[in-house]
Amino acid sequence: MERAVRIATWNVNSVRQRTEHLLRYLKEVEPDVLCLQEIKCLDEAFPRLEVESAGYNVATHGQKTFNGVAILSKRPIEATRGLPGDEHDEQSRYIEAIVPHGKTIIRVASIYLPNGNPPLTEKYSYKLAWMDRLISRARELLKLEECFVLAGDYNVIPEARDARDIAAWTGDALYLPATRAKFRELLNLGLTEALRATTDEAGLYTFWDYQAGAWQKNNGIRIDHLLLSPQAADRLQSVAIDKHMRALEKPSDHVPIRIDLA
DNA sequence: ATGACTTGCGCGGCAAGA
Repeated sequence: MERAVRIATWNVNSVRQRTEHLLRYLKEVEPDVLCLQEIKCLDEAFPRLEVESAGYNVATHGQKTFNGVAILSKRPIEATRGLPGDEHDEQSRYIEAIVPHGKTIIRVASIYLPNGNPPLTEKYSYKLAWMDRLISRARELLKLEECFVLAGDYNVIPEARDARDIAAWTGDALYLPATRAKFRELLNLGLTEALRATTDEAGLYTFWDYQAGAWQKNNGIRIDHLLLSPQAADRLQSVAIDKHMRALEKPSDHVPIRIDLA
């Protein structure tokens, strides 16, 4: 029997600012696959040598200044960049990789779904359109009947229990009814949200704002998610939020969340 | 309390984030 596969996702908020934290995380947690978001640099500026020295293969889909996603993997991977459905979209928010596992494969996507604020602007319509494209991609992948994981920063607070102070988010693009309806539409295709498959607990967060002492007050939200195909959900063993990463010096405002699959 | 912080870019303060 193969050892469990550990798949993690983390919005690093600039990989160059967070390289030491990243290397520490790889050593501590030893994920087989780590999806990164907001690397905020071009491919050539990614700290590739440091990450490769830690024993990982690297596939990036970078962008100058903003956005940018990556997939790190112990095993060699085959990556494709960009979310299908809009050839004019210039924002680097999606990368997908095929990861070998024994005689089979696991497909993993690193997702940085648009924030969408302020609502009633083209930023919000871009968010909803991007979610429609993600739904289309998920529909295509489901036809393959494979084990796959869509992991990343969804910028969606699924339910009231996923925020310490939900009243503060009622008019926000992360929690508007239309946003949550699109997220449910994705789940309703037959995907399983990993954390909610294991617990109903409130107060589990993956993001705490830098401002107003949000971390000290535990004023957080849960917006980083791993969505599993039926074949992946069958293999789900455990979910963990690596909350300790928020307590380090110069942290990202997000923490990693990870799963183990049999 | 019209606040509060961190990033990139690039060298002065603005845009973006959530």
